[in-house]
Amino acid sequence: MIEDSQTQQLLEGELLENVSDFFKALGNGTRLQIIWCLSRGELKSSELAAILQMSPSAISHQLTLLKNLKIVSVRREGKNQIYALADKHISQVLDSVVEHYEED
Amino acid sequence: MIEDSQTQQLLEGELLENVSDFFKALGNGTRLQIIWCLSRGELKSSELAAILQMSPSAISHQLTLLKNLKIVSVRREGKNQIYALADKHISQVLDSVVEHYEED
DNA sequence: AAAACAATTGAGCAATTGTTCAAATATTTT
DNA sequence: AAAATATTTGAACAATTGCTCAATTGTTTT
Repeated sequence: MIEDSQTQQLLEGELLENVSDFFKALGNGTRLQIIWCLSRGELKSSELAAILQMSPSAISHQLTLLKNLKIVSVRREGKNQIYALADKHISQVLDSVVEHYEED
Repeated sequence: MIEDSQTQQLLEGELLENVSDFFKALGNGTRLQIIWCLSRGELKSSELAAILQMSPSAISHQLTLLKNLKIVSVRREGKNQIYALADKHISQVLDSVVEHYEED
């Protein structure tokens, strides 16, 4: 099977999509703050809304998006939905970028 | 000066903006491919257009954006503009995310 | 200095995104 | 079982994004 010459130097198909979705998730102030907060421990949906001072609905929409990308996981505890980062790699990457820009 | 209680758990001001701009830059297929290519070595604007199979104009717009964010640097060589990653931290972060999703 | 080549610029436009608002669902409390 | 609490859902809409197209700028070649 012959591949065109570009193919080897580009990110392909599913890998491209996974990687760009990952960065897209972190490339928005609201979602970045959500992930930043969750990297310090799990939180209820309402706690995130309070910390970010945004409506529960806005936060919930973003959490749904992050859940679909498997960046966060949820579990229910009574009336509350408790969110956590799905995987420690996420906060490693975030920390390394934050540190890079923190140089003061 | 009294800070409100949220402040410590959130990313603030310029740091928030720098970090989310960084991730935003990588959170788009075209820019991600550009950065991926440049992580393997510097390239002319026209070479990037050829590799990505996109118009020189589209590529140039994205390069300008990346240049403004100081993610790439440019130098002129005759008729050509030669682009490179501004800093090796960028490809370190990208590589670590690509590796994470490459598990096959 | 005219033509050719490499790349950028800005306006315009369709697609995508991020929020709000009202309504719905799920769980617990009374 | 009704009310209260926690959260989600979907439609709507403004704002932002990413591209195209035509025109422009900068550099080299003839």
